[in-house]
Amino acid sequence: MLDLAYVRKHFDEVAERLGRREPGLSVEPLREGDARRRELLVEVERLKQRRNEASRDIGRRIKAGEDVAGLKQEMREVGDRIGALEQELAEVEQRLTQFLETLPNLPHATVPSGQGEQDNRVERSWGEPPQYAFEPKPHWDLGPELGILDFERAARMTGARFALLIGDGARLERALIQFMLELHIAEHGYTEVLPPFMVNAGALFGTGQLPKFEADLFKVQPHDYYLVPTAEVPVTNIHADEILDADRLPIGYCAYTPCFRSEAGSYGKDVRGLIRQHQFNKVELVRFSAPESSYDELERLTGHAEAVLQRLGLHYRVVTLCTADLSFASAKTYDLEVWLPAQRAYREISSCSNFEDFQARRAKIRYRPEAGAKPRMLHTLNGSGLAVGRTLVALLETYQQADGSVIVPEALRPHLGGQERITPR
RNA sequence: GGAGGGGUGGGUGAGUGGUUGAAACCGCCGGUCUUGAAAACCGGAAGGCCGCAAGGUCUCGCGGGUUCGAAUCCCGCCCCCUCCGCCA
Repeated sequence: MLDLAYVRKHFDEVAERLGRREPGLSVEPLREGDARRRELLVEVERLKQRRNEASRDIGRRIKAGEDVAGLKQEMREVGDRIGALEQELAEVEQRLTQFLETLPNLPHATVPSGQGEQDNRVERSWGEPPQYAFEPKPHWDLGPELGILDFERAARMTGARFALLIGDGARLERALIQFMLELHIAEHGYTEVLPPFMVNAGALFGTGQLPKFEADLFKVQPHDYYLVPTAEVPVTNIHADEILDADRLPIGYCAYTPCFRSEAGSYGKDVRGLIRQHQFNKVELVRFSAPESSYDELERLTGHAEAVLQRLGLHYRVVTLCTADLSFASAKTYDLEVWLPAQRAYREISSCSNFEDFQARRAKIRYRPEAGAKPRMLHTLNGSGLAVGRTLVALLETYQQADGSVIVPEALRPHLGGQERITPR
């Protein structure tokens, strides 16, 4: 959520920056609503002051044995007036915040303007696309042929966009999770957390999924809980409603969770394979930072995610998302795109974002710059480190051999009991 | 699911419908003392909103009600604890 006080002071700048994301997005309702709100507030508070003073006076007079009937009657009338004004104030405030909550974050100055994927800016790449003396197979053929991946049985027990991993497939997925977590806690300084896989509406509001994107979520009835669409939600909310001491920052948490997404509106897109599932595993990195250093933290976080791909020897590139591709709450996002040999394409495998104080304001996450100072909103960041299912896809396709087997990259072998190769069973 | 108890400031914990935004203690910050520290003593310190400021206003789990006035009374909801039932 944007800071209303900031919008008020920098109205044209805010309009211009929002316009970079969504041409024609008007912030005019804020100007009117804000002015009316302050008008009403001043009047209500003036009347309340009067009533508070009179009430104290009534107490004193009663003790002194004086008659207060007239004053009481007068205050009853003031009370009615306050009630009427407060009702209007509540309506104005509701309209104001409801509108404010629908506005996306302001893009950072370094975010390129654009209309879509084609306008994302490639920053760098690592490694080279591997070459094959044979036609590389897509993972949706490789996996079933190896007997480690089964879409048909998953569809039978659940439905479309679910997968069943078997044998070395299940073990490989688990090894990847273990490998990623160990890397982040042992070498990158993260604290591991294992959060609930369901959250309430308040947590989802805090990170920005609600109220606008309810259709993307799985709701658990009759409890009004939601399955987590990403660990970002529970982990960012760890410090909701808290005021942290500055010397605790930056804080880094990493978490493994399954993620659940309804993928409403993505019909016909990526229907084959593991790329787009209703349930997938992810290791998530979340950082809490002082505002001054959050863009340094974004570079650091992105590097932590990149390290996973480098250790696994997977070719990838880093792109800065343009304004059109930026998610609702993000001020700046780097996507890591891994190379998928069979599809001859780069596919997103990690998304690293700085939300600045957008989520912090919604979730009320603050810090105290120094002892005795006023609390300030801190900055939140997160990034996948990495999407596990997509990593499995990249491994299978990248390390496939002519005989249909798949070599296990060296970094992963300790987590697979030393196994070097996956062969058909 | 049933029965009972409870939610007050960073923590523990008082609080009679009327200068109680809130005692006390612990912790924290500043000062005095000290070579330095500890101890002792003195002082300071909740958060939001409106305002240049002075100041005002709101907040004692959340929402509503009674009243001139609610942390205190009433109603609903949420959460925590104990016991019973069920269960990994």
